[in-house]
Amino acid sequence: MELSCKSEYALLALLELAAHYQSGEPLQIRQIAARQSIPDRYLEQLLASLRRHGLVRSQRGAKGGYLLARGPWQITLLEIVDCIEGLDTQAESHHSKATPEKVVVWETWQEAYQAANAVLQGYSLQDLAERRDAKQQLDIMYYI
Amino acid sequence: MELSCKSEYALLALLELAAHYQSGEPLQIRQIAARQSIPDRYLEQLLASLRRHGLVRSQRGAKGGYLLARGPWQITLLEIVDCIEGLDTQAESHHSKATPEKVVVWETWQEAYQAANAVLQGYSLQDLAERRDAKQQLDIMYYI
DNA sequence: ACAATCCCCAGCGATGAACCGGGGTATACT
DNA sequence: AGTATACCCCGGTTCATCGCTGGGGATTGT
Repeated sequence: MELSCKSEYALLALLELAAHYQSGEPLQIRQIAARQSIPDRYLEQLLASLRRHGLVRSQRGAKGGYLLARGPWQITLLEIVDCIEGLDTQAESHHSKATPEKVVVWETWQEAYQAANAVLQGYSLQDLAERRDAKQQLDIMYYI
Repeated sequence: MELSCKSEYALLALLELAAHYQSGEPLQIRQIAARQSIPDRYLEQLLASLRRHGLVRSQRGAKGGYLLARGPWQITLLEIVDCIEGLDTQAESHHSKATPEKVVVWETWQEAYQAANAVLQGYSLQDLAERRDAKQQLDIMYYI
C-alpha cells in the first residue's frame, strides 16, 4: 500500500466519472485531466489499469471515452488502490527463510495493512462523492 | 508509511536488544547483524537514526555497543517506524491548491493511515518479543 | 475519407532504497 | 602511552519505481 499520487489521480478521475454516471455518456481523458489538473498522458495509463481490472469500461473512436463499469456505490476505495498500486507487491516477500522474529514482524505488518484496508473498503466511490458535495455546499454557504 | 525492509531491520535489531535488556550489557552492531542476517554497515545507519530519536543509547570504544534507552514495554512499534521512515514524509503535501475533491481524498488517506498507526501503537517491543517466545516454544513442541 | 479518441510501448529525469567503503573519534585494556 | 575495539559521519553505487512525455497504431462516428 502506498496511497501515492498515482492512487489520488485515479480516485479523482473516478469521482469525475461518478458525477457523470447517470448521464450514460462517456467522459474523455482530456476532459477528466483538465478538470482535475492531471497530466493527460499519465492519466491514460491509470485508466488503462482500471479498465484491465474491470472498474471502468472504455469506448474507442470519436465520441468515445470512459464510463464506470458499475454504479458508484458498488466500487470501494480498496478496489481502486488495489488496481493502481498492484496487489502483487506483497505476494511473496519471504524469499529469505522465515525466522520466528520475521514471522512475528510480518504478521504485525499484515495487521496494520488490514486495518488501513478496512477503512478503504468501508468507503464507496459514492460516499466520497457525497462528502465532496457536502463540502461544496459548505463552501457556498461561507461565500454568502 | 512504508513498512519496508528498513523498518523490518530496525525492529529485528530492537528485538535483539530487548532480549538483552536485563543484562545491562551493550550489544554490538556486528552481533545483532549476524544474528538477524542484516548487512552490518546498513544496520549501523538505522541504529544511528534510532539513537538520534532517543530510542537507543550507544557506548563507544572497546566493549561498546547499543542498549535500549527505555524498557521494551515503553517502546511502541509506531515510534520505531516513525523514526525510520521519517515522520516528515507527509508534512505538507498540499503544494497544489486544495480542491474539494483533493481535500476529501486527503482526509480519507489520513483516516486509513491512522488506522494502521493505531495498530502499531497498540504493540510494544515487549509484546512482540513475547509473541516470538511463544512461537519458539511452539516450534520446540512440534519438534518433539 | 477523415478526424477524434483510445491503445500500447518505449524512454527520461528524479528520487529513494539498500548497500559498501574510508577515514575519524571515543573508550577500555594492557 | 599505546593499541585494539568499537561507534560515528560522510560519501558513493546500483537498482527500482514514480511521475511524466512521445510516437506511432487501432477503432469508431460523421
